Amino acid sequence: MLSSKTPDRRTTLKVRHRGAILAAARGLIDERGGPYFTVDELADRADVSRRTVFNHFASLDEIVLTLCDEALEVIIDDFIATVVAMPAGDGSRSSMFDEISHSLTTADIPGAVESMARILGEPGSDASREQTLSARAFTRAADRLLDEVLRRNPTADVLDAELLVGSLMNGVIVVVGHWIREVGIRLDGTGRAAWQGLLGTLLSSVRSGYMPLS
Amino acid sequence: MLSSKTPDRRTTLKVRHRGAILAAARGLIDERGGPYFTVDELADRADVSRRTVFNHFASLDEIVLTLCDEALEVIIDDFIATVVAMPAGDGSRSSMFDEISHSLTTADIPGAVESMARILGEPGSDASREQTLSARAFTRAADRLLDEVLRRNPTADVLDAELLVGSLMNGVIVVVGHWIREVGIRLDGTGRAAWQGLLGTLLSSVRSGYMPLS
DNA sequence: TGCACTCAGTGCAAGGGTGCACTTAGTGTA
DNA sequence: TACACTAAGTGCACCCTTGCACTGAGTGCA
Repeated sequence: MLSSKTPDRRTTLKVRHRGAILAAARGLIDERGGPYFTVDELADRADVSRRTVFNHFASLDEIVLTLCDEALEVIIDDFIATVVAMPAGDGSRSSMFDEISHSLTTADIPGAVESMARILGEPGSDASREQTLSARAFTRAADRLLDEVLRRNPTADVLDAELLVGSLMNGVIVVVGHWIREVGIRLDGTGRAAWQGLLGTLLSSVRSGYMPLS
Repeated sequence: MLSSKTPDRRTTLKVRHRGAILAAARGLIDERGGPYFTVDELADRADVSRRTVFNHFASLDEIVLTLCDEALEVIIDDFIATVVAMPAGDGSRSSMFDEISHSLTTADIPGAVESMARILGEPGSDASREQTLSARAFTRAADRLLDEVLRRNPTADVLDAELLVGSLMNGVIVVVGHWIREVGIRLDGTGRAAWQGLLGTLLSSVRSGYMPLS
């Protein structure tokens, strides 16, 4: 079990260098409107060698994905915050649905999507890289949400939870696409109202298969 | 032969860490009035491990001496600046004497001594450590001055140069002692006048053995 | 005077950063 | 279409930092 002792300097430096690489990537992305930089530029900015970049991350895409993870962390954080304030569910499918849907409603998903859009930059001519990264980021967020749901509902059927989270997050990806095409990425009242409408549609659609047994 | 290419990151980091240790020592000395800190405190301040401190310096005393070296560097720098502006000597003893004495006269030795005093701190009850470090620092400065004198006068007799530099620098140590006892370490007009008087006495005293042959 | 403690300094092994030569993929141009 | 170039990513060896257990010196106290 992890002790609470101060990590040693090796661990501290490792975390620091990894953090410096992420901060450097964020900075370059902010300056350039997207991940338009080389490994050499990133390494320079982070004040590490280019080999070190690959010691910490498997690829440049992995770095971009990690930044997207951070953008989508709001969904996980909101779930955690939400369920803390709710009575414990009974592990049933409908109970889990209620927890997750409440969280998806209160989480600032439009804000997260806007952050991700800034990270990924203007889609290229065929946008395949951006779409691939975006999908992977949502998938990772879904995995982390699933972990939290199962932690919260240890008696739940794992397959049930996996299917539920999968269908909800896949639905989120779909309605995000609709939302962007319908109103663009707008964080004002109009944009948020449109988002809530689309999300409502998603949740109603998925809920119908999740009514409490009676 | 050394190329002019940019040093690699290994070299850069090594120099940076060594510099951080020296800067940390300077900071702690400034705050505490002398070298009154532990290796752990120095390492913390420099943001390196205590082992790393000893990778760069043989001992704490070595760090203090390096700071003293920097304080006394003014003597070497002044010699280099002085001889650049003077016609080349003929490598004779009197010519070397003129170069060195001119430099000792123009160099801010009182300032250097004051810096060293700040580095070494208030002498302890028997002051042996401070005196030892001070003497070692002057000795190292003499060695560096000798190197410059020989570089400047490649045809000079090495023993002659060594004896000359040795007697002058040993003389400087002696008159610094007198100066401190007579007026204290004062950088005002009175202190500087006293210093110039003592230095003049030293140079006249040593010069008598160095008249140009005629 | 003996003991316990602190601190400087050390040897050696482990970990992480770095250098460098390399392969591969993508791109632009003649 | 072939070639040259750039850039991402890789394997491996080297270097420097770090961890840690240790010794020895100095100090304070019972």
